[in-house]
Amino acid sequence: MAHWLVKSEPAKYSFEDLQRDGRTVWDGVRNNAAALHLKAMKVGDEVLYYHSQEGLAVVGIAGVVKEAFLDPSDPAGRFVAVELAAVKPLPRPVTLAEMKANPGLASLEMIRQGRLSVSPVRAAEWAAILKMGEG
DNA sequence: GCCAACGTTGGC
DNA sequence: GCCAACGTTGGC
Repeated sequence: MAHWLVKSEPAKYSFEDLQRDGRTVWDGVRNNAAALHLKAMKVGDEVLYYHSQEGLAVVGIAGVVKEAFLDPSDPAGRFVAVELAAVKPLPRPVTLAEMKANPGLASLEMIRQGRLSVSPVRAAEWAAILKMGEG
């Protein structure tokens, strides 16, 4: 099972919104690198949910419930979407500053390439972030 | 609000 | 096919 991180501006769609909705279509990705990661997602993969612009922290865990399909919001039919479901909030948000300060996360893809909206997370990185998010 | 990073577009 | 110009994202 693979692990991922997705970014969302909470003003547009927050983790609380995902919890309320239960699941959602993760569409609107218009970046080839991010789209490749979407295509690689499998049902059951787990996803860190990061709030960009406001919050700047990983706030919860989501799960992949539907694998890549053509993004209905892309008229050109070039990009794909998946469906994500809320799993649980982290007991404590893990901020970007904390992640940057952790040497074990130096190679985290979302730190190395800040603009990437969907990125892979290695098993050790996943474990480290969850540990930081314990109460 | 500014700026860095990076992807995309378009002229040649 | 190269590369400058431009647009977007996202942290600060």
